[in-house]
Amino acid sequence: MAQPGLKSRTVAAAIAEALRTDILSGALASGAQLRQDALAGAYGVSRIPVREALLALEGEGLVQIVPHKGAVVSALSAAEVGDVFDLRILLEPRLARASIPLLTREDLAELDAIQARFAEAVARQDRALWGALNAQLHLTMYRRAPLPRSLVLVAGLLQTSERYTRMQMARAAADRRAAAEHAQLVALCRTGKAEAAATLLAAHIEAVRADMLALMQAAG
Amino acid sequence: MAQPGLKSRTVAAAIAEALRTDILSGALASGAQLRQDALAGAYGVSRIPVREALLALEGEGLVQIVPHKGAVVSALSAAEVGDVFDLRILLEPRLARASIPLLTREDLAELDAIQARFAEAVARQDRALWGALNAQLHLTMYRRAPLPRSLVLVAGLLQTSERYTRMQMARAAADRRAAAEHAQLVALCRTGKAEAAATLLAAHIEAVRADMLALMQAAG
DNA sequence: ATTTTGTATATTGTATACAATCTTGGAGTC
DNA sequence: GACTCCAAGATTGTATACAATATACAAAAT
Repeated sequence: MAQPGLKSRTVAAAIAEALRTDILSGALASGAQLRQDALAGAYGVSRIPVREALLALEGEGLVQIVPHKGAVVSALSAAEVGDVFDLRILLEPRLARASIPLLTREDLAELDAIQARFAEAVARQDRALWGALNAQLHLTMYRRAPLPRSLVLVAGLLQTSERYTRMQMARAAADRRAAAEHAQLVALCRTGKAEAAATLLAAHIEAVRADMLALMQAAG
Repeated sequence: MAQPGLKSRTVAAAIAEALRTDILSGALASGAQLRQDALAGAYGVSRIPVREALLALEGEGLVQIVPHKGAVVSALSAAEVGDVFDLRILLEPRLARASIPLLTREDLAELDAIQARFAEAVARQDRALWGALNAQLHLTMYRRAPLPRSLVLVAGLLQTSERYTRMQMARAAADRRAAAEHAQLVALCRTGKAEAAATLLAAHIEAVRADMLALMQAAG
């Protein structure tokens, strides 16, 4: 998700990356106030790069900035979570169909690698890693689709999902099924069965969505 | 598109609004370099709010920022334009179905007003206004859909379209048809025929898309 | 007691100043 | 002539300082 080799080219980007990680991992909960001075102090920088990081995160929808009031980690309503998954069901199979026939040998190798690390993360119950790898796997599958805007939008949807799949992964049953489906998806990519992959994908996302909403219902 | 009653609550927001208008109207062409100092001088402010405005616009996809190199008005490839219209065809009918049954009397009155101003703009060949009103009309139709993320995404797609519909409107034939279709859409909204509106909408966007791509082919 | 109002404090927004990075042009080398 | 290298200028990135706005709490008024 973050290509800039672990140390960013700019302080603002580094702060943004750190905050993004903390929000996606849940270390910063929805509704948390993000004080510029506090963040600047914590990272040992001035408020300027902090402000720019917050601006960038607002663009990604991770925080909400109210003029003269400050930044807050954005919260999603149940309606929005449902909408996000509906959109994924609408858009991801389309990307799969457009991309899978164009995947290279290198892409397939990368998918294998991600899938392996994914399975490992599932086994170790490492939920933070799980979310990142899940998004990475999906995006790598779609990488070759000549649909640049769709890719950007789906990347955003996956990032939003990432914040919520963490709770979902509390369920041992669900994570096992997800891992199995991912393995099937990679196999279908390898054999070039784009249509079958698209169909499975829709079912896959639908299953995650159902789990998620049930869990949100239960947990409030 | 810009609720903040014409004078923004913050300098950065005002700069962003001004730049956005210039980009959407074509006053700032794709690929144009945006120098912080020059903008700061032109607006009589320091570079800080200019930087923050650019950050915001990057989040909207209107400019692209390269670290230590600066901001450039983003250009769209033919592939991306096609993708944007495909996405609109995919998403807008869905929003229409979800929203139209929930439209209030006030919403319908607003649609009438926008439609009237729209027809006027078409008659006067005012293309800058045309684009803004087109986006406003569509978004007002979808306003009541309980699909917050979809609304955000479609707003972005409409904004992108806005930059390109301006050239399309050079064609007298196309703009007349668009105006007529808009009138039909508003009528269908009033009578609550959501399904018919969704169908017409798909055809409407498809027609605009075809015109657009033909024009891009011709103009390069 | 409730509301209002004012003031002190906290927090964000912007300007100025400085540091880091990139670009440009020419001198020198092969 | 093409290339490398280096220095000066241009441009962006960040820190510090100040201004504007919002928040919290106490005093005053009804």
